[in-house]
Amino acid sequence: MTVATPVRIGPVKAACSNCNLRELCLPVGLSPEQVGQLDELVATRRSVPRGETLFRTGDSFQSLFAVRTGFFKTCVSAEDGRDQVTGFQMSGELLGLDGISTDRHACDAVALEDSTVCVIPFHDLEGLSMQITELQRVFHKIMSREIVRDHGVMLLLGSMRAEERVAAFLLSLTQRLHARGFSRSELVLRMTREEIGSYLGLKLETVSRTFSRLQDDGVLEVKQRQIRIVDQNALRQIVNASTC
Amino acid sequence: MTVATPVRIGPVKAACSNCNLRELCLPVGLSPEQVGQLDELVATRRSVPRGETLFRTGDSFQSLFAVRTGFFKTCVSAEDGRDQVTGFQMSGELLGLDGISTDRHACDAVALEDSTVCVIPFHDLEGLSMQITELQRVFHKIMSREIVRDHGVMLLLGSMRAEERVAAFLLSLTQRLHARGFSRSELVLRMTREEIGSYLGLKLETVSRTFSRLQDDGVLEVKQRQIRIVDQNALRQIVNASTC
DNA sequence: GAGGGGGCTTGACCTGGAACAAGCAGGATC
DNA sequence: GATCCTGCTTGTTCCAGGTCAAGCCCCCTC
Repeated sequence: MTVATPVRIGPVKAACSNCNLRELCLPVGLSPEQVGQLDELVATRRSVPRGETLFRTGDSFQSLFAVRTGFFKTCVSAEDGRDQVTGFQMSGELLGLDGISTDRHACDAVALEDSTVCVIPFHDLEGLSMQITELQRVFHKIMSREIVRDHGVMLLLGSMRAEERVAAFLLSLTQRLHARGFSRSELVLRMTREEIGSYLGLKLETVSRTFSRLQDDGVLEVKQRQIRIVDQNALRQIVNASTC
Repeated sequence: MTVATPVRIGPVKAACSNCNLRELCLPVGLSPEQVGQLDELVATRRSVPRGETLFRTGDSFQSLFAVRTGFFKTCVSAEDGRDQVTGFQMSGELLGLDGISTDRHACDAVALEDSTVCVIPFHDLEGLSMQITELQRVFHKIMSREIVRDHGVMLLLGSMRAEERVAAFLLSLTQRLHARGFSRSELVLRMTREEIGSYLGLKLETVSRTFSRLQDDGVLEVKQRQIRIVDQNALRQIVNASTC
């Protein structure tokens, strides 16, 4: 229950106005003047080196964080130490929504590579969203989208087989990366097999075997964390295959 | 993509002010005057007979619904028809948060017994929450709580064994029922074994067998859908048992 | 109270993924 | 270039839970 104190790069002035993520992040759909108001609120950035936590379960909740650069995972843990990766976050995505409910964070957020985040004091965000209808709306949509995403993961965990889970995971990752200007067919995994396994409810060996099998079948090329999707349609078919 | 049109009992005047759920529902923590303002917004109720849907995936999203009486399940489905129960909702809980993100509902909500809901036009709720700080705060907390709950289910689906899942399910159900004045040790399941199984990522036979085993072990008494928890501590231990 | 049907239980068998184990690869450190 | 270490792959074995099948219970309808 320590307060997170990652390395800061000083209160660097953030500015949504000239951030190239403004089409993916909180400012989406706001007018230039409104984005200007956001600028005043999102005043600081924080740098989180690879492996460090941005916040931990039990930390007091003050702010949301928008990933600016880098890559995060969030995980929850049971009393007995087992833990579960609940998501991977990339640039433009918000971290910390879990903390609103009890004013304490309910998961750990860990940087999987050197990252920077914009700090969004939540109290101020609530204040500003009482003045800017569109901001309130965007924020509600973001929270709702997280709920819908979680339901999708529940579907995956509750009813898909290992190969389907891995295929769905790769498709979702590449789709999100593509929205950020990356290739639709090549990606570099930022997380270990074990983290993928935790997210997908599989053991790391199963993830590894599944990658190997998909490679043998000519669907993927896997070289460590470099993945090339050779046959995207095959991946899609695997996900939809209702062999039941 | 039909618009949901369940049986209505006419625009019955709802009133949060004298609803006995106001400590569990949206009005939690609001002053009497503020609850009065909510009354104007939450103008109608709707009756949903057992087995009918309140809304379906793809329906246009207009309103949130607060369960007044009865019991619901929500489920998402993959293209291939497989579906996954994502939650069970009882009195005082909100339905429809998934719809905010795209203005279309992203799941089906089905009444598991004859139920009534209060209709909360979302546009109006957003409007009012720009005037009442506390309402905005309560609403954000409710959405966040749903996210935290979903993460808990992901932990359950991703890393627990059948017996642990069933034990966790029963504990969570009784705890919520207890908050509504029901017994902590006796409950009547509103859902089938198959629906429980879908929620927990198990087959109905496994749910049934697990109930039987827990009964043999003296932890539960199971008589169809009547469940009595004989040894709550044993249930807790099953959930926490880190046999890994 | 006969008949039917949905939901539940139980048994027998099978299998996908877990567990365990061994070895490999690539990057960091010296 | 040797070493270590972490992460990855691959083989083997095992078992929890899935699958299939049969029968029961309870409620509903006629």
